[in-house]
Amino acid sequence: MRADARKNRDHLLAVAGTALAEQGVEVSLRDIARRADVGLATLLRHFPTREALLDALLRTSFDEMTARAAALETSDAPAEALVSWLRDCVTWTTEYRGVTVLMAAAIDDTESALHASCVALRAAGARLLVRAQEAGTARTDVDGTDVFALVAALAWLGDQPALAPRADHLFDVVASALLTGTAGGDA
Amino acid sequence: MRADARKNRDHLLAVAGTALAEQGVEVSLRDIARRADVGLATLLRHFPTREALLDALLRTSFDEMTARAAALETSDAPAEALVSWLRDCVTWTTEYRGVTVLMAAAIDDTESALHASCVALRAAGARLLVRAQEAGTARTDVDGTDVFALVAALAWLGDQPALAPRADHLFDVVASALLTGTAGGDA
DNA sequence: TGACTATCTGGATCAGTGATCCGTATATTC
DNA sequence: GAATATACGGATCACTGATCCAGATAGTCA
Repeated sequence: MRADARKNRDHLLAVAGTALAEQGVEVSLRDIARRADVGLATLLRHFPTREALLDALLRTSFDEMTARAAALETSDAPAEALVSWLRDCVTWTTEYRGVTVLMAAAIDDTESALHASCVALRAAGARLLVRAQEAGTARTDVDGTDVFALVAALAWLGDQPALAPRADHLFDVVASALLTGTAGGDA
Repeated sequence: MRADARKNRDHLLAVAGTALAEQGVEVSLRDIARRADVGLATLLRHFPTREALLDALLRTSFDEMTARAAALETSDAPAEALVSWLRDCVTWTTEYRGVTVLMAAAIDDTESALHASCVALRAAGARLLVRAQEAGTARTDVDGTDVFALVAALAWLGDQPALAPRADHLFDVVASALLTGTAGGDA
């Protein structure tokens, strides 16, 4: 890649990161290009779709979440490991308003730039789930996709201003449903 | 209202209903106007915002859900009544792809045309919840807004093609968390 | 050092969105 | 039948992302 191209690409990523944090995933691409002092065409050549841009921005973050799950696989408290990781996932997505919708779409769309990362994330969660199930501390009628869906739904809640204040509490409610031995009881 | 205006309004509503069912809540307003053989300005005069149009389309449906809750308030199995009604709510929203997002936004936005309907729906659910709590069959650390949020999240799942197949099952999982005495156990 | 070429750039343009303006057409009233 | 209040919709605006292509430039080779 030519040096000027590389420089533009890096600068675009930096600006896009700021814009994403400020305005969420639906931020105008033209705005990003403007703020980076670059033509819209240049932004779109480096990142042909919004998802490609997000993939470049979030790839590291995705990998980190997956790695964190791997590290927890050896925990001797698999249920706690699972719940803790799931909570981290929900918290993580709140930093990127709106990304949940794209993830939900990407998990089944092999064309999406985010597909591979999403599948890896689901697999990582599934492994934690299986360990908890084998320990008898997680219900056995759910699988990795179910857990992915629940996390996505809770993350979506966090994106809705009116419902976000309840997201943490509702995470606990849902988590209690995933685990066995904690009953569906009160606080 | 002038007779021709009334006719246009009714016709627009009919066309919009079809378009909504076909393409979801993000359907192009220009498309609706075209299919109704009417100018875009005419559609927008009758329904100044997309939400106003949806309100006109869904008002009856909203009222029906609220009424159904009221009817269930005298049930002698409050927990079953609550869960049954919540399931109906989720099923209902799946008919209008995307409406969940607008409802989540409208619940806290007094300017929204959908606000009143959403608040009524939440209140109706809250009454069913309280009855189940008083009977000792629902956990007491959740309130009407929590339940509204959970229903919204589950309805959102039903809108995501990749996750929709799990929506029914996950409803059961979440419902089990709301109730006491059913433990968080397996199927 | 200078020229050549492959690469990169961004203004201009296109089709799409919802919003708004305002001259024209028409239903209603007297 | 004439007057008027009302409704209509084409035209336009600002915005979105996508695409094209003439011009600018970085890297290379003589």
